[in-house]
Amino acid sequence: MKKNSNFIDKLREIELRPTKQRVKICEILFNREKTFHFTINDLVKKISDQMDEKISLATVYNTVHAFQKKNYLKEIAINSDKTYYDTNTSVHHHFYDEETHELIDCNENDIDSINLKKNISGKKIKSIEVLIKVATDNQNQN
Amino acid sequence: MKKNSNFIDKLREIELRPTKQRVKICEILFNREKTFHFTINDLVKKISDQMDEKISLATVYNTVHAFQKKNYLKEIAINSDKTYYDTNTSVHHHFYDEETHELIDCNENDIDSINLKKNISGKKIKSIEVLIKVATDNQNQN
DNA sequence: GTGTGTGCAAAAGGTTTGCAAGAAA
DNA sequence: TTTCTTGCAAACCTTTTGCACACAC
Repeated sequence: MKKNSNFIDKLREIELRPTKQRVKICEILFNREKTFHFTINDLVKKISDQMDEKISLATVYNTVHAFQKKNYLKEIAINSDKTYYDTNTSVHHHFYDEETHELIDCNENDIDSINLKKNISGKKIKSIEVLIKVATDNQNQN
Repeated sequence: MKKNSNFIDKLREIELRPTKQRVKICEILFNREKTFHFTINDLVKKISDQMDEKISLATVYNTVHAFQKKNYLKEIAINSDKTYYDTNTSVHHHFYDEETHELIDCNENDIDSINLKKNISGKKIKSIEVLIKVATDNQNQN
């Protein structure tokens, strides 16, 4: 469990002013054992659960985008109407439950590293993401 | 090059009434050599390029969703504000150019098959998708 | 004080919905 | 004639934007 002062230091480190709102959002995102997969809406709900005053929606978006730019959060590729973020910024892959819309980390030992033999000329690889969609065993695929 | 009558048959096969609009959309989507990666907006533009009368936006959405349900189109997982579709419904992977927002098929010989050692209990794997994000060689990653 | 960050409300952009009119079976 | 499909406009939802005020340094 990190203390708030750690988040203040961390925010200074990544050159973001440690405002009350940003520190609170850090607490919610990073004061946890497991990594956190979330949408903006999830985060807003957590904030209103844990806080008396609320944080403006625009500020939540601003903060998440700022954290993403500083590599403090990672956006995950899913075909969903909402954007999903992950507090784990390292290279790793995901299961996506199509029924519960839940994301689950794929243990790096459970998948062989992706071996790409040919790249597109003149382009540099920015990331390789694997998404494993799952659903209940006895369900039809659409 | 398929003829329209083929599309009429194909639509009947997948239990969709071969309406004028659906046949036209089939022509645009499937009368091509390479597979087609597109957003609804791309498709609407192609339609207005090739047609005098237009097809209502709601109908385009309806048709694309119907085709997707019948496994005649596939949705691709990307973190974009728009939904991307692919006329190639087989298992294959993609490059995504972050600058041009273009999708390119990854040749199946250019990537080793994904070997998943452990699945989530009680769940069935519906699909495994790999997305390789690329950008110009000398660009910063954000 | 200067430059950043926040909050609000409005707007934007993609997608969905309800319903009446039209076409296919 | 019954059922499915289309088209339109309104609604919806997520995300972005502009601007005044407040806060961090």
